[in-house]
Amino acid sequence: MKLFGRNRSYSNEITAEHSGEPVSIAGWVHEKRDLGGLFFLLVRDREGLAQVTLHKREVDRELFEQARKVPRESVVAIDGIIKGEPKAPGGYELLPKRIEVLSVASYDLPLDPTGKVGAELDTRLDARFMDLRSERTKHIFIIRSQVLKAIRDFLNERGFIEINTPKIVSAATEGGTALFPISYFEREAFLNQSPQLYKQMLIASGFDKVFEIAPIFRAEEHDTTKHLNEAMSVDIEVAFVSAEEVMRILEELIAFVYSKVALYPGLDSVTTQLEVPKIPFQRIRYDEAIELLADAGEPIEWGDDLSTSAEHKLGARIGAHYFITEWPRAIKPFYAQPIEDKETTNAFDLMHPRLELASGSQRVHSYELLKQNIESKGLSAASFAFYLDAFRYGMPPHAGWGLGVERLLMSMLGIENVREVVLFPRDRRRLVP
RNA sequence: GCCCGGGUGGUGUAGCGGCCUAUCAUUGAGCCCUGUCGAGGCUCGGACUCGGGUUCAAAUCCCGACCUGGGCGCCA
Repeated sequence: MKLFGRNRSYSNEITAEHSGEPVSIAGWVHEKRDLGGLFFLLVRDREGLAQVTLHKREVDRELFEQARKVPRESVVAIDGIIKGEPKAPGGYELLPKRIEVLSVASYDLPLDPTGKVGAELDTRLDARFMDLRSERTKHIFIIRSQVLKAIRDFLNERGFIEINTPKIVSAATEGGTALFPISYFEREAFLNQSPQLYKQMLIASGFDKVFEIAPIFRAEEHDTTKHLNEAMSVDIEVAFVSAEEVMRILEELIAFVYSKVALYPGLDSVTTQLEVPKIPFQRIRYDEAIELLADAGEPIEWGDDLSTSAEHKLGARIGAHYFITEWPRAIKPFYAQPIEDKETTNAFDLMHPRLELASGSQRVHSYELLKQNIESKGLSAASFAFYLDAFRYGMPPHAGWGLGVERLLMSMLGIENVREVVLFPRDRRRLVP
């Protein structure tokens, strides 16, 4: 096979100025248009489409028939001559010398990559490999890649150290959510719900600014457009700062990511309504939120978490990203720093008008207070010894947050279902592919 | 976990007791066509999730299973 010696060009690298030059392309047969004496083969690669044109009278009968017979979505490598042609899409076409069919596609495609006939999300997820051949889906995942890059660039630029903490953990957990049990040799273990305890332990190490981008696992049987059982979380933890400082990092990061994505050329095929949010984001205290909601006819008892419709009402009222701060102790985890003489904590949630994106807090760094907090939540301090020990030998004050990557993406791109922004989502029902 | 929808050719759909030998689009096969760009025209092929029940008659009504969409709760 000559293939590997070939100098392959992407479809967008070829222009009319190269007219007359030989070129090799490779990709998938996107569409065929048979006009009788004239035949067009549209070949798709990662960067776009190239039109291959065959004049019946001017090419070998064999080559003409080969082009006519190759099934859609087959993989081909084509050698030919570039011809500038104003009538062709992209201003050029390819007059083929040789068509190599590298892989013949079966004709009963599970979905239509040209997008002429729609498909339900479930069908698309079953055939994700093919769904990714469509413009919109492809761009969603390139944007996802760029979002992750932007986050890394941003945090690296600010002196953060990227860490990796274990995803297989023993039972001790911050509580709140259900865990997936797994078999770990002769013991039971669990998939980690978040890197929280480990990233805090790293603060005691002297790595005073850390971040992790990694999966988190939640065994909740929720079955909604906003929840996944395996999600990607961006977590940071910073020493010697307060909640306000990590909130600033968070809003700057969000604005930075939006500004990067806004520049992405393929954005239009996903959304036309991306606007870089203005910072700083509005901060409202939990008790102010409760008051606003009472006015809006959505009474919430002080001390209760906000319901979905309460989140939506507040979001509609504010109409932009905002922080809710100073949450009651009872609904925040043991590591959230209580505010002296109050029933509240220095914890915050970052909200998008449609959904919650992140939550964080000033952390408890006193060993005694932390131990007391763990016990008052009904947990056993003994099983947290590995974590608590890090607070006994010099733990600086610190703060941090966790941000859901999928929620950031869906809210940024105006996508309704979180499964759309995960290649192979894991939810209550879906374990395959 | 609770509540409400839905499963019809490969894909997306219409039909919701007899007029169904099941609609339309797209895909596929074949034919016509030398500038298509959601090409066009003609011909053909291809489907009622499964099991039980009601009825003279079931894609259509009822029950169960499986799959699935949405809302709420929980949760991030």
